[in-house]
Amino acid sequence: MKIEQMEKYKYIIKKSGNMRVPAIFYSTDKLVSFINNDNSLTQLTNVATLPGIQQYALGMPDMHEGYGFPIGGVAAFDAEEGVVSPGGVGFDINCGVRVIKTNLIYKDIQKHLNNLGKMLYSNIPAGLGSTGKLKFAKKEMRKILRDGIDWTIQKGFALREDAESIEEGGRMKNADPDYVSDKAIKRGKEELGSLGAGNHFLEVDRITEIYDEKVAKLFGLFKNQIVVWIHTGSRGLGHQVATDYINLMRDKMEKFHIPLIDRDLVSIPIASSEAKAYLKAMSAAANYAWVNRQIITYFVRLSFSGLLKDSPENLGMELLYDVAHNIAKFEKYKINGNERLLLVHRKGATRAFPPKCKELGRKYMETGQPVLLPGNMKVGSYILVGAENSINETFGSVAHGAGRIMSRHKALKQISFEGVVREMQENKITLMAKDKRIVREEAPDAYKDVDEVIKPILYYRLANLVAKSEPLIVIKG
DNA sequence: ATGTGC
Repeated sequence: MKIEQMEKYKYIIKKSGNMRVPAIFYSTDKLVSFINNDNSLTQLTNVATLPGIQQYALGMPDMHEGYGFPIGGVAAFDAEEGVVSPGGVGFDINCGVRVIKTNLIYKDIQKHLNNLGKMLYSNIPAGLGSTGKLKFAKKEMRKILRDGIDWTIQKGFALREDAESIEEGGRMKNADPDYVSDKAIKRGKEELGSLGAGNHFLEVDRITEIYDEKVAKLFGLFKNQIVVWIHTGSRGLGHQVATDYINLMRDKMEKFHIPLIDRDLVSIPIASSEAKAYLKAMSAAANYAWVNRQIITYFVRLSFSGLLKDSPENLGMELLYDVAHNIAKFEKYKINGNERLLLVHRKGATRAFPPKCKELGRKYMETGQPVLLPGNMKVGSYILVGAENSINETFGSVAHGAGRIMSRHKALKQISFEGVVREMQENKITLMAKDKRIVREEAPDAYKDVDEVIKPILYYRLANLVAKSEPLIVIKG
């Protein structure tokens, strides 16, 4: 496979063989070798062969190997002639990140940190197979899947304002629980309000750097501020939806004359009834993920409130934003001068819409949307704002995190639990984790350098830096 | 990512 460097931070694999478009990926001198070391570029060129793909198959700077599609991959398909691919969404449908603000500074909670960690760890179950504090009947589940955040507002888990700070308002309107299997619903009904495992986390952080005073002020961010990060998705429910539809679609591909070049790269025409069914189920799972992050938010607010003996409102615990980074959505883009409706797949990629996008609603129309980009459990995360070039260059997308540098297997071979604990202690970060193995798999060294990852994003003005956030408490599955 | 698989 011939990789050519196009520009400082941009690489291309030109169209050849069955590729319908080139594969373009954003990277740096330091990162490019890691990308070339796994199967992600082959996966990206495979994506480039799919019917109806527009312009290019894109890799974000955090790209690494995934299931069928690379993680950190973006691909847009014509709504009429293109395909939908569950692998291009990911197993964890609407895995995403949200940040809750406070009006507290470090010294307000310094002496409470230990208790706060314990309280959060007990209120928000983490780990493989973890179940939430609340259980819901199947009938309620159907409402959750259909209404997403609207359901949480009705039930008192969300403030009305929360919905304005969530991508899509926290509700995909074409969601239909009828297309979600009983098995998926059964798996999901006990897991709402739980964190799960893998790279999912809950962090209490401190804002250590403000890069853009003006935007930070509009976002309500300031130096030394305490903020809470939540990274999780649709748990077993989304996983089951993905499994159900991948199996169903794989059997149908022959009927649509789409070659299965990779067993995991299943895709079928958007216009087909099977694709429509998947999109309704995917949307329902996306709604479930938003409800999951919202119920966790409810317990975060409750924990702070109980400990500091003040209401969440008085503590300024507003939602900054909630972004999805595993999802497919219909959006309009100009292709060769004509506006076309595309189905944009973001798999381990975050939307980064600039100002004036009508999807952003009143709250972020003038600034552009907050972009939440976690680094690792030691160095922390960045908050950016979507910028003008993302629309023309990346279908309004950027990286979703630092991206793995080591496979889970390699991390287990090279990294010890004690080593990570020491590293965290040296940085005065409280680490609370359910599983030692996952701590090793998710160790800071298992991830790329997030400062490298954001270089292409900033250079091409896909998003601009607003603030840096560093961990005080880390809760892992 | 996931009751690490039929």
